[in-house]
Amino acid sequence: MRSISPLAIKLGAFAALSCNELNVLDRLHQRRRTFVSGKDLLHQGQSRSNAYVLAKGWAVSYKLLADGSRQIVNIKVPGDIMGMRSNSLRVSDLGIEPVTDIEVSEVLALDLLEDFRENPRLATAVQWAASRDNAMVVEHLVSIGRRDATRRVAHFFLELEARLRLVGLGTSSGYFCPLTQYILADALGLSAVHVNRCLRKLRQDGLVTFRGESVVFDDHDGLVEFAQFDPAYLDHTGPLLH
Amino acid sequence: MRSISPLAIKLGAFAALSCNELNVLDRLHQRRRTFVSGKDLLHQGQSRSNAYVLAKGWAVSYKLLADGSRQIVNIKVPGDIMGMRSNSLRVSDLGIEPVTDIEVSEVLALDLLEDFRENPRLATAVQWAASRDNAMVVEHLVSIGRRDATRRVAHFFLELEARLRLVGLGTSSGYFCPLTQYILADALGLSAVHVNRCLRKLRQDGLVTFRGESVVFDDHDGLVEFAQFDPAYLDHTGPLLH
DNA sequence: CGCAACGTTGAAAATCGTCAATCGACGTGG
DNA sequence: CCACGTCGATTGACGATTTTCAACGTTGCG
Repeated sequence: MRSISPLAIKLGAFAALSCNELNVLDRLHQRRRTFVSGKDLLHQGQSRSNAYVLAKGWAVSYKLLADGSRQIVNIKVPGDIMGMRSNSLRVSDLGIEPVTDIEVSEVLALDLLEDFRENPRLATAVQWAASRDNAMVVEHLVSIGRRDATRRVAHFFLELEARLRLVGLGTSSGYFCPLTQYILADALGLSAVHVNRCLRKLRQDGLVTFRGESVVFDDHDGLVEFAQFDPAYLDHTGPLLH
Repeated sequence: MRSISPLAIKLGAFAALSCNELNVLDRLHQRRRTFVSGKDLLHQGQSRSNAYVLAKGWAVSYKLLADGSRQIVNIKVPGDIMGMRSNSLRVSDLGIEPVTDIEVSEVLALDLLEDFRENPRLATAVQWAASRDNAMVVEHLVSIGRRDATRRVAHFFLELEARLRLVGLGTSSGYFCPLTQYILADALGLSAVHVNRCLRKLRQDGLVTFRGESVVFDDHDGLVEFAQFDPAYLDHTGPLLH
Protein backbone atom coordinates (compact mmCIF):
# COMPACT_ATOMS: atom_id res chain seq x y z
CA MET A 1 0.00 0.00 0.00
CA ARG A 2 1.76 3.10 -1.19
CA SER A 3 0.48 6.63 -0.72
CA ILE A 4 1.60 8.56 -3.75
CA SER A 5 3.22 11.89 -3.00
CA PRO A 6 2.34 15.00 -4.98
CA LEU A 7 5.89 15.08 -6.36
CA ALA A 8 5.53 11.53 -7.62
CA ILE A 9 2.22 12.41 -9.27
CA LYS A 10 3.77 15.41 -10.92
CA LEU A 11 6.87 13.67 -12.19
CA GLY A 12 4.67 10.77 -13.28
CA ALA A 13 2.97 13.17 -15.67
CA PHE A 14 6.30 13.61 -17.38
CA ALA A 15 7.69 10.10 -17.34
CA ALA A 16 6.11 6.80 -16.38
CA LEU A 17 8.14 5.96 -13.29
CA SER A 18 9.27 2.49 -12.43
CA CYS A 19 8.65 0.87 -9.09
CA ASN A 20 12.26 1.43 -8.17
CA GLU A 21 12.11 5.09 -9.09
CA LEU A 22 8.99 5.52 -7.01
CA ASN A 23 10.84 3.96 -4.10
CA VAL A 24 13.65 6.45 -4.45
CA LEU A 25 11.11 9.27 -4.38
CA ASP A 26 9.55 7.73 -1.31
CA ARG A 27 12.87 7.70 0.46
CA LEU A 28 13.16 11.40 -0.20
CA HIS A 29 10.11 11.88 1.93
CA GLN A 30 11.63 10.40 5.06
CA ARG A 31 13.14 13.48 6.63
CA ARG A 32 9.73 15.01 7.17
CA ARG A 33 9.40 18.43 8.79
CA THR A 34 6.60 20.89 9.41
CA PHE A 35 6.62 24.68 9.43
CA VAL A 36 3.95 27.03 10.64
CA SER A 37 2.25 29.64 8.53
CA GLY A 38 4.03 32.97 8.34
CA LYS A 39 7.38 31.94 9.81
CA ASP A 40 10.06 32.03 7.14
CA LEU A 41 11.47 28.72 6.13
CA LEU A 42 14.35 30.37 4.36
CA HIS A 43 15.45 33.97 4.70
CA GLN A 44 16.51 36.12 1.82
CA GLY A 45 20.27 35.92 1.48
CA GLN A 46 20.56 32.82 3.62
CA SER A 47 23.01 30.26 2.34
CA ARG A 48 21.61 26.77 2.06
CA SER A 49 22.48 23.85 -0.08
CA ASN A 50 19.60 21.55 0.70
CA ALA A 51 16.15 21.71 -0.76
CA TYR A 52 12.61 20.97 0.35
CA VAL A 53 9.81 19.16 -1.36
CA LEU A 54 6.46 20.63 -0.42
CA ALA A 55 4.16 17.78 0.60
CA LYS A 56 1.21 19.62 2.07
CA GLY A 57 0.15 23.26 2.26
CA TRP A 58 1.14 26.33 0.27
CA ALA A 59 4.14 28.67 0.38
CA VAL A 60 5.58 31.61 -1.54
CA SER A 61 9.09 32.56 -2.60
CA TYR A 62 9.67 36.28 -2.54
CA LYS A 63 12.16 39.08 -2.66
CA LEU A 64 12.12 42.08 -0.35
CA LEU A 65 13.09 45.56 -1.49
CA ALA A 66 14.87 48.18 0.54
CA ASP A 67 11.71 50.28 0.75
CA GLY A 68 9.86 47.43 2.42
CA SER A 69 7.76 46.31 -0.51
CA ARG A 70 7.69 42.67 -1.45
CA GLN A 71 7.54 40.89 -4.77
CA ILE A 72 6.42 37.29 -4.73
CA VAL A 73 8.23 35.35 -7.42
CA ASN A 74 6.53 32.00 -7.12
CA ILE A 75 3.60 30.33 -5.48
CA LYS A 76 4.52 26.89 -4.21
CA VAL A 77 1.91 24.15 -4.11
CA PRO A 78 2.24 20.49 -3.10
CA GLY A 79 4.71 18.65 -5.28
CA ASP A 80 6.90 21.70 -5.84
CA ILE A 81 10.57 21.72 -5.01
CA MET A 82 11.69 24.74 -2.99
CA GLY A 83 15.01 26.35 -2.30
CA MET A 84 16.97 24.51 -4.94
CA ARG A 85 18.86 26.65 -7.39
CA SER A 86 18.14 24.48 -10.38
CA ASN A 87 21.68 23.53 -11.22
CA SER A 88 24.58 25.05 -9.36
CA LEU A 89 25.02 25.32 -5.66
CA ARG A 90 24.80 28.91 -4.60
CA VAL A 91 23.34 31.34 -2.14
CA SER A 92 19.60 31.65 -2.29
CA ASP A 93 18.58 35.24 -2.80
CA LEU A 94 14.93 34.47 -2.26
CA GLY A 95 13.01 34.13 0.95
CA ILE A 96 10.44 31.37 1.37
CA GLU A 97 7.41 31.79 3.58
CA PRO A 98 4.66 29.26 4.23
CA VAL A 99 1.22 30.79 3.74
CA THR A 100 -0.39 27.87 5.54
CA ASP A 101 1.09 25.37 7.94
CA ILE A 102 3.11 23.13 5.67
CA GLU A 103 4.74 19.74 5.60
CA VAL A 104 7.95 19.36 3.68
CA SER A 105 10.58 16.76 3.07
CA GLU A 106 14.07 18.03 3.53
CA VAL A 107 16.40 16.84 0.82
CA LEU A 108 20.14 17.06 1.18
CA ALA A 109 21.73 18.26 -2.02
CA LEU A 110 24.32 15.50 -1.88
CA ASP A 111 21.72 12.76 -1.49
CA LEU A 112 19.87 14.15 -4.44
CA LEU A 113 22.95 14.14 -6.62
CA GLU A 114 23.61 10.55 -5.67
CA ASP A 115 20.07 9.50 -6.48
CA PHE A 116 20.33 11.24 -9.80
CA ARG A 117 23.51 9.48 -10.71
CA GLU A 118 21.81 6.15 -10.11
CA ASN A 119 18.50 7.14 -11.70
CA PRO A 120 19.14 9.36 -14.69
CA ARG A 121 15.48 9.22 -15.66
CA LEU A 122 14.56 10.71 -12.31
CA ALA A 123 17.15 13.41 -12.89
CA THR A 124 15.60 14.18 -16.25
CA ALA A 125 12.13 14.37 -14.73
CA VAL A 126 13.30 16.76 -12.02
CA GLN A 127 15.03 18.90 -14.62
CA TRP A 128 11.79 18.94 -16.55
CA ALA A 129 10.03 20.25 -13.46
CA ALA A 130 12.71 22.90 -12.97
CA SER A 131 12.44 23.95 -16.60
CA ARG A 132 8.68 24.27 -16.16
CA ASP A 133 9.19 26.43 -13.07
CA ASN A 134 11.43 28.60 -15.15
CA ALA A 135 8.85 29.03 -17.86
CA MET A 136 6.38 30.04 -15.18
CA VAL A 137 8.66 32.80 -13.93
CA VAL A 138 9.01 34.08 -17.48
CA GLU A 139 5.26 34.03 -18.00
CA HIS A 140 4.85 35.79 -14.67
CA LEU A 141 7.20 38.50 -15.88
CA VAL A 142 5.21 38.86 -19.10
CA SER A 143 2.01 39.07 -17.12
CA ILE A 144 3.23 41.84 -14.86
CA GLY A 145 4.84 43.70 -17.72
CA ARG A 146 2.12 43.62 -20.31
CA ARG A 147 -1.28 42.56 -18.94
CA ASP A 148 -3.67 44.92 -17.21
CA ALA A 149 -4.57 44.23 -13.61
CA THR A 150 -7.77 42.27 -14.17
CA ARG A 151 -6.31 40.04 -16.86
CA ARG A 152 -3.32 39.49 -14.63
CA VAL A 153 -5.54 38.17 -11.85
CA ALA A 154 -7.47 36.01 -14.30
CA HIS A 155 -4.31 34.58 -15.80
CA PHE A 156 -2.99 33.84 -12.35
CA PHE A 157 -6.01 31.74 -11.41
CA LEU A 158 -5.80 29.79 -14.65
CA GLU A 159 -2.13 29.02 -14.23
CA LEU A 160 -2.74 27.81 -10.70
CA GLU A 161 -5.55 25.61 -11.97
CA ALA A 162 -3.23 23.90 -14.44
CA ARG A 163 -0.59 23.38 -11.76
CA LEU A 164 -3.02 22.02 -9.20
CA ARG A 165 -4.70 19.68 -11.65
CA LEU A 166 -1.33 18.12 -12.33
CA VAL A 167 -1.13 16.99 -8.71
CA GLY A 168 -4.81 16.18 -8.38
CA LEU A 169 -5.75 19.22 -6.32
CA GLY A 170 -7.99 21.03 -8.77
CA THR A 171 -10.47 20.62 -11.57
CA SER A 172 -11.80 22.83 -14.33
CA SER A 173 -14.58 23.88 -12.00
CA GLY A 174 -12.29 25.21 -9.27
CA TYR A 175 -9.91 24.53 -6.42
CA PHE A 176 -9.02 25.29 -2.84
CA CYS A 177 -6.82 28.39 -2.60
CA PRO A 178 -5.60 29.64 0.79
CA LEU A 179 -4.09 32.88 -0.52
CA THR A 180 -5.13 36.28 0.82
CA GLN A 181 -5.72 39.28 -1.39
CA TYR A 182 -2.55 40.79 0.07
CA ILE A 183 -0.57 37.83 -1.17
CA LEU A 184 -2.18 38.09 -4.59
CA ALA A 185 -1.19 41.76 -4.63
CA ASP A 186 2.45 41.02 -3.80
CA ALA A 187 2.53 38.32 -6.43
CA LEU A 188 0.93 40.38 -9.18
CA GLY A 189 2.66 43.70 -8.61
CA LEU A 190 -0.57 45.40 -7.53
CA SER A 191 -2.02 46.92 -4.39
CA ALA A 192 -4.35 44.83 -2.29
CA VAL A 193 -7.13 47.35 -2.79
CA HIS A 194 -6.91 47.05 -6.52
CA VAL A 195 -6.80 43.27 -6.40
CA ASN A 196 -10.07 43.46 -4.52
CA ARG A 197 -11.63 45.56 -7.27
CA CYS A 198 -10.38 43.19 -9.97
CA LEU A 199 -11.88 40.24 -8.11
CA ARG A 200 -15.19 42.02 -7.91
CA LYS A 201 -15.14 42.72 -11.61
CA LEU A 202 -14.33 39.12 -12.49
CA ARG A 203 -17.13 37.96 -10.20
CA GLN A 204 -19.67 40.42 -11.57
CA ASP A 205 -18.73 39.52 -15.14
CA GLY A 206 -19.51 35.93 -14.31
CA LEU A 207 -15.99 34.63 -14.96
CA VAL A 208 -14.44 33.52 -11.63
CA THR A 209 -15.39 33.77 -8.00
CA PHE A 210 -12.64 33.84 -5.40
CA ARG A 211 -14.11 33.84 -1.94
CA GLY A 212 -13.51 32.02 1.29
CA GLU A 213 -10.33 30.27 0.22
CA SER A 214 -11.86 28.78 -2.86
CA VAL A 215 -11.66 29.58 -6.55
CA VAL A 216 -14.74 28.73 -8.60
CA PHE A 217 -14.74 29.08 -12.36
CA ASP A 218 -18.13 30.41 -13.37
CA ASP A 219 -17.26 30.55 -17.07
CA HIS A 220 -14.01 28.77 -17.72
CA ASP A 221 -13.94 29.28 -21.47
CA GLY A 222 -14.83 32.92 -21.09
CA LEU A 223 -12.05 33.38 -18.55
CA VAL A 224 -9.47 31.71 -20.79
CA GLU A 225 -10.44 34.03 -23.61
CA PHE A 226 -10.52 37.11 -21.42
CA ALA A 227 -7.08 36.42 -19.94
CA GLN A 228 -5.63 35.32 -23.28
CA PHE A 229 -4.41 32.27 -21.43
CA ASP A 230 -2.28 30.01 -23.58
CA PRO A 231 -1.06 27.03 -21.54
CA ALA A 232 1.66 26.19 -24.05
CA TYR A 233 4.35 27.30 -21.63
CA LEU A 234 3.14 24.72 -19.12
CA ASP A 235 2.72 21.84 -21.54
CA HIS A 236 6.27 20.66 -21.71
CA THR A 237 5.22 17.17 -22.51
CA GLY A 238 8.75 16.97 -23.84
CA PRO A 239 10.36 13.64 -24.71
CA LEU A 240 7.98 11.35 -22.88
CA LEU A 241 9.92 8.56 -21.25
CA HIS A 242 8.42 5.09 -20.94
CA MET B 1 47.97 33.94 -30.66
CA ARG B 2 44.50 33.43 -29.30
CA SER B 3 41.70 35.98 -29.46
CA ILE B 4 39.65 35.45 -26.37
CA SER B 5 35.92 35.25 -26.97
CA PRO B 6 33.44 37.08 -24.74
CA LEU B 7 32.12 33.73 -23.53
CA ALA B 8 35.60 32.66 -22.48
CA ILE B 9 36.08 35.93 -20.63
CA LYS B 10 32.78 35.49 -18.86
CA LEU B 11 33.32 31.88 -17.85
CA GLY B 12 36.87 32.77 -16.87
CA ALA B 13 35.39 35.05 -14.25
CA PHE B 14 33.83 32.01 -12.66
CA ALA B 15 36.55 29.42 -13.01
CA ALA B 16 40.15 29.73 -14.10
CA LEU B 17 40.03 27.77 -17.34
CA SER B 18 42.80 25.49 -18.48
CA CYS B 19 44.36 25.72 -21.88
CA ASN B 20 42.47 22.64 -22.95
CA GLU B 21 39.19 24.05 -21.79
CA LEU B 22 39.85 27.27 -23.67
CA ASN B 23 40.47 25.19 -26.76
CA VAL B 24 37.14 23.47 -26.39
CA LEU B 25 35.47 26.88 -26.14
CA ASP B 26 37.34 27.96 -29.23
CA ARG B 27 36.05 24.99 -31.15
CA LEU B 28 32.53 26.07 -30.26
CA HIS B 29 33.16 29.21 -32.21
CA GLN B 30 33.81 27.47 -35.49
CA ARG B 31 30.30 27.32 -36.91
CA ARG B 32 30.14 31.09 -37.20
CA ARG B 33 27.02 32.76 -38.57
CA THR B 34 25.76 36.31 -38.90
CA PHE B 35 22.23 37.68 -38.64
CA VAL B 36 21.00 41.11 -39.56
CA SER B 37 19.31 43.49 -37.20
CA GLY B 38 15.58 43.05 -36.86
CA LYS B 39 15.20 39.68 -38.54
CA ASP B 40 14.26 37.03 -36.01
CA LEU B 41 16.84 34.44 -35.28
CA LEU B 42 14.31 32.24 -33.55
CA HIS B 43 10.55 32.56 -33.70
CA GLN B 44 8.30 32.18 -30.74
CA GLY B 45 7.09 28.59 -30.57
CA GLN B 46 9.75 27.34 -32.94
CA SER B 47 11.27 24.03 -31.96
CA ARG B 48 15.03 24.02 -31.86
CA SER B 49 17.53 22.01 -29.97
CA ASN B 50 20.68 23.90 -30.77
CA ALA B 51 21.89 27.06 -29.14
CA TYR B 52 23.85 30.14 -30.13
CA VAL B 53 26.64 31.96 -28.41
CA LEU B 54 26.49 35.66 -29.08
CA ALA B 55 29.95 36.80 -30.18
CA LYS B 56 29.27 40.32 -31.38
CA GLY B 57 26.28 42.67 -31.28
CA TRP B 58 23.14 42.72 -29.14
CA ALA B 59 19.86 40.81 -29.23
CA VAL B 60 16.69 40.43 -27.18
CA SER B 61 14.54 37.45 -26.24
CA TYR B 62 10.87 38.28 -26.06
CA LYS B 63 7.36 36.99 -25.87
CA LEU B 64 4.49 38.29 -27.99
CA LEU B 65 0.95 38.59 -26.65
CA ALA B 66 -2.23 38.03 -28.57
CA ASP B 67 -3.02 41.75 -28.50
CA GLY B 68 0.23 42.53 -30.28
CA SER B 69 2.18 43.86 -27.34
CA ARG B 70 5.64 42.55 -26.66
CA GLN B 71 7.50 41.81 -23.45
CA ILE B 72 11.25 41.51 -23.67
CA VAL B 73 12.50 38.94 -21.20
CA ASN B 74 16.21 39.31 -21.63
CA ILE B 75 18.79 41.53 -23.26
CA LYS B 76 21.58 39.49 -24.80
CA VAL B 77 25.08 40.90 -24.96
CA PRO B 78 28.31 39.33 -26.22
CA GLY B 79 29.19 36.21 -24.28
CA ASP B 80 25.59 35.26 -23.64
CA ILE B 81 24.15 31.93 -24.64
CA MET B 82 20.86 32.15 -26.50
CA GLY B 83 18.10 29.73 -27.25
CA MET B 84 19.18 27.02 -24.85
CA ARG B 85 16.57 25.88 -22.39
CA SER B 86 18.91 25.50 -19.50
CA ASN B 87 18.48 21.80 -18.93
CA SER B 88 15.88 19.83 -20.79
CA LEU B 89 15.31 19.79 -24.49
CA ARG B 90 12.03 21.41 -25.29
CA VAL B 91 10.25 23.86 -27.51
CA SER B 92 11.41 27.40 -27.16
CA ASP B 93 8.51 29.64 -26.33
CA LEU B 94 10.58 32.78 -26.72
CA GLY B 95 11.47 34.65 -29.86
CA ILE B 96 14.97 36.04 -30.32
CA GLU B 97 15.60 39.16 -32.36
CA PRO B 98 18.94 40.83 -33.04
CA VAL B 99 18.85 44.55 -32.29
CA THR B 100 22.07 45.08 -34.20
CA ASP B 101 23.71 42.96 -36.84
CA ILE B 102 25.15 40.11 -34.82
CA GLU B 103 27.69 37.35 -35.07
CA VAL B 104 26.92 34.09 -33.33
CA SER B 105 28.40 30.65 -33.02
CA GLU B 106 25.89 27.92 -33.57
CA VAL B 107 26.24 25.13 -31.06
CA LEU B 108 24.62 21.77 -31.58
CA ALA B 109 23.06 20.52 -28.38
CA LEU B 110 24.65 17.10 -28.85
CA ASP B 111 28.13 18.52 -29.31
CA LEU B 112 27.68 20.56 -26.19
CA LEU B 113 26.64 17.54 -24.15
CA GLU B 114 29.68 15.65 -25.39
CA ASP B 115 32.01 18.49 -24.47
CA PHE B 116 30.46 18.68 -21.05
CA ARG B 117 30.94 15.00 -20.42
CA GLU B 118 34.63 15.40 -21.16
CA ASN B 119 35.03 18.71 -19.35
CA PRO B 120 32.88 18.72 -16.23
CA ARG B 121 34.40 22.01 -15.11
CA LEU B 122 33.21 23.64 -18.29
CA ALA B 123 29.77 22.20 -17.67
CA THR B 124 29.79 23.68 -14.19
CA ALA B 125 30.83 27.06 -15.53
CA VAL B 126 28.06 27.06 -18.13
CA GLN B 127 25.55 26.06 -15.48
CA TRP B 128 26.80 28.95 -13.39
CA ALA B 129 26.11 31.27 -16.29
CA ALA B 130 22.63 29.80 -16.73
CA SER B 131 21.92 30.19 -13.05
CA ARG B 132 23.01 33.81 -13.27
CA ASP B 133 20.68 34.36 -16.23
CA ASN B 134 17.93 32.94 -14.12
CA ALA B 135 18.61 35.30 -11.26
CA MET B 136 18.47 38.15 -13.75
CA VAL B 137 15.02 37.14 -14.92
CA VAL B 138 13.85 37.04 -11.32
CA GLU B 139 15.30 40.46 -10.62
CA HIS B 140 13.69 41.72 -13.80
CA LEU B 141 10.35 40.46 -12.51
CA VAL B 142 10.91 42.22 -9.19
CA SER B 143 11.80 45.39 -11.02
CA ILE B 144 8.67 45.43 -13.14
CA GLY B 145 6.49 44.43 -10.24
CA ARG B 146 7.69 46.75 -7.52
CA ARG B 147 9.87 49.58 -8.82
CA ASP B 148 8.47 52.78 -10.27
CA ALA B 149 9.28 53.61 -13.86
CA THR B 150 12.30 55.84 -13.27
CA ARG B 151 13.95 53.48 -10.80
CA ARG B 152 13.26 50.66 -13.21
CA VAL B 153 15.19 52.42 -15.96
CA ALA B 154 18.01 53.26 -13.57
CA HIS B 155 18.24 49.69 -12.31
CA PHE B 156 18.29 48.43 -15.88
CA PHE B 157 21.31 50.53 -16.79
CA LEU B 158 23.18 49.39 -13.71
CA GLU B 159 22.53 45.73 -14.35
CA LEU B 160 23.72 46.10 -17.91
CA GLU B 161 26.84 47.81 -16.65
CA ALA B 162 27.68 44.85 -14.43
CA ARG B 163 27.06 42.39 -17.25
CA LEU B 164 29.12 44.34 -19.78
CA ARG B 165 32.02 44.86 -17.41
CA LEU B 166 32.24 41.12 -17.00
CA VAL B 167 33.07 40.79 -20.70
CA GLY B 168 35.17 43.92 -20.91
CA LEU B 169 32.60 46.05 -22.72
CA GLY B 170 31.86 48.60 -20.04
CA THR B 171 33.30 50.57 -17.15
CA SER B 172 31.85 52.42 -14.18
CA SER B 173 31.81 55.55 -16.30
CA GLY B 174 29.61 54.11 -19.05
CA TYR B 175 29.22 51.84 -22.05
CA PHE B 176 28.02 51.56 -25.62
CA CYS B 177 24.32 50.67 -25.75
CA PRO B 178 22.57 50.24 -29.11
CA LEU B 179 19.05 49.94 -27.67
CA THR B 180 16.24 52.25 -28.73
CA GLN B 181 13.77 53.74 -26.31
CA TYR B 182 11.12 51.45 -27.81
CA ILE B 183 13.21 48.44 -26.86
CA LEU B 184 13.70 49.79 -23.36
CA ALA B 185 9.94 50.22 -23.14
CA ASP B 186 9.23 46.64 -24.18
CA ALA B 187 11.83 45.38 -21.74
CA LEU B 188 10.62 47.43 -18.79
CA GLY B 189 6.88 47.10 -19.23
CA LEU B 190 6.45 50.79 -20.05
CA SER B 191 5.47 52.91 -23.02
CA ALA B 192 8.19 54.45 -25.14
CA VAL B 193 6.89 57.92 -24.34
CA HIS B 194 7.20 57.32 -20.64
CA VAL B 195 10.68 55.86 -21.01
CA ASN B 196 11.63 59.10 -22.69
CA ARG B 197 10.34 61.08 -19.73
CA CYS B 198 12.23 58.89 -17.26
CA LEU B 199 15.44 59.33 -19.24
CA ARG B 200 15.00 63.08 -19.17
CA LYS B 201 14.49 63.02 -15.43
CA LEU B 202 17.57 60.88 -14.84
CA ARG B 203 19.57 63.21 -17.05
CA GLN B 204 18.30 66.38 -15.38
CA ASP B 205 18.93 64.94 -11.94
CA GLY B 206 22.54 64.39 -12.97
CA LEU B 207 22.46 60.60 -12.58
CA VAL B 208 22.78 58.99 -16.04
CA THR B 209 22.75 60.22 -19.60
CA PHE B 210 21.57 57.88 -22.33
CA ARG B 211 21.97 59.49 -25.70
CA GLY B 212 23.28 58.49 -29.07
CA GLU B 213 23.77 54.81 -28.26
CA SER B 214 25.86 55.46 -25.21
CA VAL B 215 25.20 55.31 -21.50
CA VAL B 216 27.21 57.72 -19.37
CA PHE B 217 27.04 57.58 -15.59
CA ASP B 218 27.09 61.15 -14.33
CA ASP B 219 26.82 60.12 -10.68
CA HIS B 220 27.30 56.41 -10.31
CA ASP B 221 26.95 56.27 -6.54
CA GLY B 222 23.90 58.46 -6.65
CA LEU B 223 22.33 56.23 -9.27
CA VAL B 224 23.01 53.07 -7.27
CA GLU B 225 21.35 54.61 -4.28
CA PHE B 226 18.42 55.97 -6.26
CA ALA B 227 17.72 52.64 -7.95
CA GLN B 228 18.34 50.65 -4.77
CA PHE B 229 20.66 48.53 -6.86
CA ASP B 230 22.07 45.58 -4.94
CA PRO B 231 24.28 43.50 -7.25
CA ALA B 232 24.16 40.49 -4.92
CA TYR B 233 22.03 38.57 -7.40
CA LEU B 234 24.78 38.92 -10.00
CA ASP B 235 27.68 38.07 -7.75
CA HIS B 236 27.46 34.33 -7.82
CA THR B 237 31.12 33.93 -7.18
CA GLY B 238 30.05 30.47 -6.12
CA PRO B 239 32.58 27.71 -5.52
CA LEU B 240 35.50 29.18 -7.42
CA LEU B 241 37.27 26.45 -9.32
CA HIS B 242 41.03 26.55 -9.79
C1' DC C 1 -15.50 41.07 24.76
C1' DG C 2 -11.92 43.02 22.20
C1' DC C 3 -8.24 42.61 19.18
C1' DA C 4 -6.22 41.50 14.84
C1' DA C 5 -6.28 40.21 10.22
C1' DC C 6 -8.65 40.29 6.11
C1' DG C 7 -12.09 42.07 2.97
C1' DT C 8 -14.72 45.97 1.01
C1' DT C 9 -15.76 50.52 -0.60
C1' DG C 10 -15.33 55.56 -1.82
C1' DA C 11 -12.77 59.64 -2.93
C1' DA C 12 -8.66 61.93 -4.23
C1' DA C 13 -4.10 61.86 -6.13
C1' DA C 14 -0.19 59.99 -8.61
C1' DT C 15 1.56 57.39 -12.12
C1' DC C 16 1.59 56.02 -16.58
C1' DG C 17 -0.49 55.42 -21.34
C1' DT C 18 -2.46 57.23 -25.61
C1' DC C 19 -2.82 60.56 -29.12
C1' DA C 20 -0.87 63.93 -31.83
C1' DA C 21 2.58 66.80 -33.55
C1' DT C 22 7.33 68.17 -34.45
C1' DC C 23 12.22 67.48 -35.25
C1' DG C 24 16.52 65.43 -36.77
C1' DA C 25 19.18 61.69 -38.85
C1' DC C 26 19.61 58.58 -42.32
C1' DG C 27 19.12 56.00 -46.46
C1' DT C 28 16.96 55.38 -51.01
C1' DG C 29 15.27 56.41 -55.43
C1' DG C 30 14.89 59.80 -58.85
C1' DC D 1 22.38 66.33 -55.59
C1' DC D 2 17.82 66.64 -53.74
C1' DA D 3 13.16 64.99 -52.42
C1' DC D 4 11.03 61.84 -49.86
C1' DG D 5 9.91 58.37 -46.51
C1' DT D 6 11.06 56.00 -42.40
C1' DC D 7 12.59 55.59 -37.85
C1' DG D 8 13.67 57.22 -33.51
C1' DA D 9 13.55 61.04 -30.08
C1' DT D 10 10.97 64.61 -27.93
C1' DT D 11 7.17 67.20 -26.00
C1' DG D 12 2.34 68.64 -24.63
C1' DA D 13 -2.31 67.67 -23.59
C1' DC D 14 -5.49 64.55 -22.16
C1' DG D 15 -7.34 60.34 -20.28
C1' DA D 16 -7.09 55.77 -18.18
C1' DT D 17 -5.31 52.89 -14.83
C1' DT D 18 -3.70 52.18 -10.47
C1' DT D 19 -2.25 53.77 -5.84
C1' DT D 20 -3.00 55.88 -1.56
C1' DC D 21 -5.69 57.23 2.26
C1' DA D 22 -9.35 56.49 5.07
C1' DA D 23 -13.17 54.30 6.85
C1' DC D 24 -15.99 50.47 7.98
C1' DG D 25 -17.61 45.50 8.01
C1' DT D 26 -16.68 40.70 8.97
C1' DT D 27 -14.58 36.83 10.90
C1' DG D 28 -11.97 34.12 14.01
C1' DC D 29 -9.68 33.66 18.20
C1' DG D 30 -7.56 34.40 22.86
